[in-house]
Amino acid sequence: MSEIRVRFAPSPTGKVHIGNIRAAIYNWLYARHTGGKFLLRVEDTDLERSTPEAIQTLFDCMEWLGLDYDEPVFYQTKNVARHLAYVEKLLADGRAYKMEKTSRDGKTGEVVMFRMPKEGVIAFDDVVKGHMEKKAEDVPDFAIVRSDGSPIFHLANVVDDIDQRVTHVIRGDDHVENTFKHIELFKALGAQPPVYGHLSMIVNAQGKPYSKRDGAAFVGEFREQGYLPEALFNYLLLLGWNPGDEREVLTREEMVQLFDIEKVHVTAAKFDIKKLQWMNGEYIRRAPKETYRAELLARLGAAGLTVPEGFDLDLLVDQLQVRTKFWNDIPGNCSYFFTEDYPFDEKVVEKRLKKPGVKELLLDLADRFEKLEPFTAVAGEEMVKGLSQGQGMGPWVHPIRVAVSGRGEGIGLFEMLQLLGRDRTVARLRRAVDSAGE
RNA sequence: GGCCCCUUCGUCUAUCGGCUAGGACAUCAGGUUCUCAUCCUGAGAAGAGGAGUUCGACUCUCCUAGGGGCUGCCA
Repeated sequence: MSEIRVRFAPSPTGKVHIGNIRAAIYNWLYARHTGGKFLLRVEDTDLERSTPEAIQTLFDCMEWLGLDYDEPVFYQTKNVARHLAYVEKLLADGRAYKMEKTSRDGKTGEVVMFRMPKEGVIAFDDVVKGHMEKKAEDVPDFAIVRSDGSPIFHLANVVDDIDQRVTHVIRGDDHVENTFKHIELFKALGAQPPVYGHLSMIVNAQGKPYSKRDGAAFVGEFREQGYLPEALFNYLLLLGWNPGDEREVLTREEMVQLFDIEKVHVTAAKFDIKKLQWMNGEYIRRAPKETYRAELLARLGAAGLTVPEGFDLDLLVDQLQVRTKFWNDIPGNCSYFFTEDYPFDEKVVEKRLKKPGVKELLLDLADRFEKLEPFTAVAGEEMVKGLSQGQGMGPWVHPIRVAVSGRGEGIGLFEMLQLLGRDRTVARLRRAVDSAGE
């Protein structure tokens, strides 16, 4: 059997929809699993939308997700001469004919129509949907060249697949009906039709195709929101396929090894952002410390925050990694370590600081921390434990946390204090007294 | 309207005739704990409906209902 060749053939619009990229993921996995080739074809015939920027966006998305391709990018516009050459053949063979036609938007002119068979059945075995067949009479002739002489999708798509020697076409469910047309085109062009596999759609809670109205729908949006490409990849893969056991979080190697196009589900899958969010957190928690550390530094840098000399980054990573859901959360969750201009959550200030006795408490604690030796998380905890006399550290811990970080939650308090250091801890405790009640 | 496809917990799914229907997310309740998060334990939660085939149907067949796709000089 000859080499398996699959392709991802999007038309660049500046945004890459998750349903579309899932098709790319499945194609990529199929190629990697079978040792075949994964090709990228840019169907850039819509000159209005297929700008260099839109094409670059497509490349960026693919690179971000780690979808590498094995041959140079194939541009559909570069193959127009071939498309049209095939039309001549079809015309000569009587498989196509010219016809005066009026388009939906009122244009009238001469187009080239492809002649479908008028009897018999057209059938194919879809690797995901199973056997499909349709009476030829139910598939009408269709246009393949516009009145302006430009090739139409069906023609261009099929000719390009022939030229790229594509063996398996794995694409969206919305192309199922086209397949009956395409198979006849392949045959009329003297080529063997590829094997087809049609992927169900990703739908919203109402069961309608998932669109931007339903939330983040484009790859770029997930990236901007701090999702990990690995998490999005894994989640999208699971939306319609599973390894057959109870594993869900898979390494790329496992995916490649286990992926089976025949086990891809026929039914539409509802997009569940909650599960993606969970998976993203899962990937962040599982990430190597060095990865987290690098991301932390990058995110802080991007937020204009600098890490002072001698700051115990490892401790911060230990504490923060498990609490991070999105990369974007990082600066907000730890900015108070790197600037004195950190925000105070008014609600918790109200609850924890503006209470009778808190002022005295904070001043007392400031004095005690000033003298604490050594100034470490362990020592700090010992001290507060001693003060609480086994009654629970809550009354001490909460005001301190709010005073030094401005927030009601976050990393372990004593680790927080150690990271801040004695001077800043004491200063912040005293400063917070101003907003504390009597 | 016509043609095609689909139907297991709220969601993603396991099951390829033997099921006390399993897992994950979400939800709820506990535990750990200085908060939050993590982690651990537990709970509730499903086979669209109806016929048939069979010793036995979630699994096979048919019908009904519901949902989706397509029906362009868009891709």
